[in-house]
Amino acid sequence: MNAATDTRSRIIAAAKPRFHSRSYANVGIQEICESAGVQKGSFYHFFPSKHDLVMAVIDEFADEWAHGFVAEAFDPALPPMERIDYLVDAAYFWQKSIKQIHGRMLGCIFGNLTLEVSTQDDILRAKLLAIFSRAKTRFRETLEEAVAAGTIAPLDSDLTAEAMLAYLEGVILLAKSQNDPEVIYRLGPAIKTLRVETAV
Amino acid sequence: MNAATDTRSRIIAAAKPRFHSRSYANVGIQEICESAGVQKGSFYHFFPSKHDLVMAVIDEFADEWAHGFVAEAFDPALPPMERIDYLVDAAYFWQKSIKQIHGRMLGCIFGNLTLEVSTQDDILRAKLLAIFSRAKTRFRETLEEAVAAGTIAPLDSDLTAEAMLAYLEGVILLAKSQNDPEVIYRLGPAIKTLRVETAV
DNA sequence: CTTGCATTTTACCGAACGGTCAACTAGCAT
DNA sequence: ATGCTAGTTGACCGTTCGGTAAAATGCAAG
Repeated sequence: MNAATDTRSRIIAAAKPRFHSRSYANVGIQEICESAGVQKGSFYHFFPSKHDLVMAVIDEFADEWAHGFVAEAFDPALPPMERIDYLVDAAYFWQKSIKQIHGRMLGCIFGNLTLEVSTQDDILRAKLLAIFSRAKTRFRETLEEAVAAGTIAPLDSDLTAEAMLAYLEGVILLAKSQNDPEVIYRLGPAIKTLRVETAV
Repeated sequence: MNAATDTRSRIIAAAKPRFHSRSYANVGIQEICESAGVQKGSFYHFFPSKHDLVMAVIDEFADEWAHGFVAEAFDPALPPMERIDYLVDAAYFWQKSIKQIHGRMLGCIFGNLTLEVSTQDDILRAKLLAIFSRAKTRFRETLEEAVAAGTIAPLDSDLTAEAMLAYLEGVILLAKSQNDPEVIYRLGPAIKTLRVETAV
């Protein structure tokens, strides 16, 4: 880890929790720089603009998830439908631990940013959409496997996957509005009752 | 409508579409004043702070919904489960017409604001929560009526109502991420497949 | 030893931010 | 007519915003 990459990653590390716990517009470059112990000129050496910083932050969050809870949840060794339970549980425990540390439920950074910036920045919207799209694929593959195994009745796996993702985001939104991760615990399991029939 | 209330409502009228289409932090008092043809000093005569303005804006949106689509959808003359269809349809058509006019899907102002500000302003969060809470009650009463009529099997009406609200918000979020109201059309109807069993 | 490049520092830009204030105006009740 | 008050005006506050530019520094290859 040379000095350059260290500075860059210190900036990202300072920005991550701030964008997550507040909002894109509410966090300034100056604050990030102070927290990272970096001068503003240095910041703009690594990031052409605030927009580019948040892109990098999104990438880091996405990687973190993809290699953490998501990889655990969508473990092929697990029975398909249990993977979905696992993912919902992971969301619950993650939000719960954040609340214990931070005092507040912060919700899903992708959902947060989507609602805040997607009318103002199509590049950001596309990036967030791609993340949702990948998540949907994981759900779809899981559902297809479950159908193939006879665990669940045939359904429109693509639409049902999208519905499940929507539900998960909605549950996290409601939980955030109550500042209470237990909402995820109560409502989460109903995700498996969602179903879109295959068109005839 | 005397001059005073006219100024006040012009401010709110200018603020509404801006908070809806962008975000709380991204819309400034100055811009609102210019658009409303009002001086800043006048603004602060009616609203002690930006926070108070957005509270009033939320109230207006809530009233608009309560007396518009929501009143139509939860019409006691309609069979219970059709009311839920109606509400989802209303959300779809509303977002669609916004997109036709504005070029973008703006989503649900309550969901948008919840994710943006609820970690930073507990009063705003409480207000938004109260709106969600009222919506949930409408869903719950509808479900209870459907159960009483034998239209659907018994279930935990409170939790299922909350799940349906979460799903609706999630669907609108995903639709916004795709800037495409058709997502609501495709995913919306699956709301009726959601169900939380009553605890034994 | 020098050249060249990546990085960092520092000072600065104009614009916008939310909010304040004192003076002024208009309408209405006494 | 006078006094009170709600409303309005426009100038102003300090701060922060995202972003820039130039000079200084460190370091490695030729």
